[in-house]
Amino acid sequence: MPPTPPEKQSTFPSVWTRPRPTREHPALSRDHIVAEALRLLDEEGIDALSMRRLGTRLNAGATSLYRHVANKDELIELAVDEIYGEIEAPVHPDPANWRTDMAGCAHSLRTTILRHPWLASVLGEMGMSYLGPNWMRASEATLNVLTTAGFPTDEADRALSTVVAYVTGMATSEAAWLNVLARSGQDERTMVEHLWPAAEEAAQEYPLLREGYAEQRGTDPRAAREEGFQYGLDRVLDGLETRLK
Amino acid sequence: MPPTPPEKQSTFPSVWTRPRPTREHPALSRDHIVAEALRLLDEEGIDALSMRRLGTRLNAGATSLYRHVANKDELIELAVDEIYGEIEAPVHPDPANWRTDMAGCAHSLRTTILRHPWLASVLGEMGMSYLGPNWMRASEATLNVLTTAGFPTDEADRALSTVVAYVTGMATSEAAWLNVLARSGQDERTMVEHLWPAAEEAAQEYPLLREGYAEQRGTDPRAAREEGFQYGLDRVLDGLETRLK
DNA sequence: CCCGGATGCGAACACCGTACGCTGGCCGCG
DNA sequence: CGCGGCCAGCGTACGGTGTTCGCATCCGGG
Repeated sequence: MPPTPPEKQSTFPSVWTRPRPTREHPALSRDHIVAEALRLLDEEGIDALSMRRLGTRLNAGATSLYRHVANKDELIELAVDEIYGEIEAPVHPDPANWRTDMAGCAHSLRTTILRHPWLASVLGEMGMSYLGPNWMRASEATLNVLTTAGFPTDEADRALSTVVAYVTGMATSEAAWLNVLARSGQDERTMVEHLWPAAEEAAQEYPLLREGYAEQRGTDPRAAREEGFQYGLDRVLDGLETRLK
Repeated sequence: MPPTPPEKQSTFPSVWTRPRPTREHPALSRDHIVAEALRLLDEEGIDALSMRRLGTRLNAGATSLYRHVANKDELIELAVDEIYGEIEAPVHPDPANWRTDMAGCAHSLRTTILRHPWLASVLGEMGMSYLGPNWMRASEATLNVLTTAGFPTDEADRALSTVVAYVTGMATSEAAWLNVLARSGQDERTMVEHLWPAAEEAAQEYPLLREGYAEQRGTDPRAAREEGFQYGLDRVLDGLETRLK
């Protein structure tokens, strides 16, 4: 009888089966951990992220992670700022085109959130880790768009907050919907169709809501989301434009 | 030696110590459960809400709650819509004053969220339970403000979404900050003062951010939040106003 | 070569949400 | 009045969670 293969037999107390303790390829590191956490989050959502699952995915024990990360919360904060690294903002903004520049930042933030819908689940518990390097970089760049457009520095701050609040508010509710969608495993179109009776039932006594629902019936929900976001963004930018006289 | 008091000795197998099974005052009901859950949430935040703790607070076993509520998630959804009942919206809006009416709705939504900061933690996981009766009532009333102001029905929907997105986005980040604050137990003023060095350190390479920070230094943070919200709200309403020509 | 700090990890603790089956009181029907 | 069924409440149990602690082992530097 051949000996059992030496793979993963470390619990069997024999010198011969003891695994060669050569470091697995790259060992464990904070960046490695965050990267794998992101992969897990994107694939299966926030509920799937547990220290144990993350550990096994890294061929490591759950508690080993604590050598590189203080908390699960800290881990998530790191992951979030990593995501913020995807936000694009113009380096040399054009004062004449500040609206399109700002619109670009806003769309970039929105698509970033929608690309990682689990973000919405944690935004409310962290503010948005305003001190992470990637968030600060994006903020500075967007602030630059506003100041070169002519906003005084203190007002540029508030204008940025306004846009960010609108975008995160909108994207958060969209992402929550995407989360529900992902859990149901259905197509957005069919999911809406399935939900329709309940919505109409609930809106029975509310004529304005009912009318709004009825008008949306049959349209592509994804396109409607996109268009709704654009509408609100245009209004916010309109409102800011009035301040530049 | 006197007998042990008959209170809560049901596990001791004696006829004499068995508690009189008279129904405690009101028994258990869904409304009762939701009300107590709200009390717990407001006092100690979202992390403190567990079925076991809620059960003991109601002098009941944890699993008894499941007779009246399907899930912890459903319980939270009920609690959230209960809170939405606090939102105020004018019943007979004045078309000439639609801006102040909308501003009132917006402020009411914001203060509602800030009064229950745990709301921010769950908004991202539920969209916002758009089908709850209280939310629908508030939506209908606010939609009424917009349509009587002159918005066509389909645009009123999008305008409402815009305002709601801005307010929830702003209030969410404020509430997250309040949550951090509550956990630290510190005063907002002193907490800001403590955080300052880290913020300035992090903003080292970002002149615009640094300048913005510097200008805020020493001001009352609560008033600044209030004023920042008002600024953005004014911009959003400005943007909507352009659509009424 | 050896030692000390860094690193991984197994076991343990205190919780969590919830499925299941029992008990005992209540209500309506015979 | 008696009784049978219904159902609220609950004890137990299962499989999971984040995190602490102490031990084993490895690696780099004197």
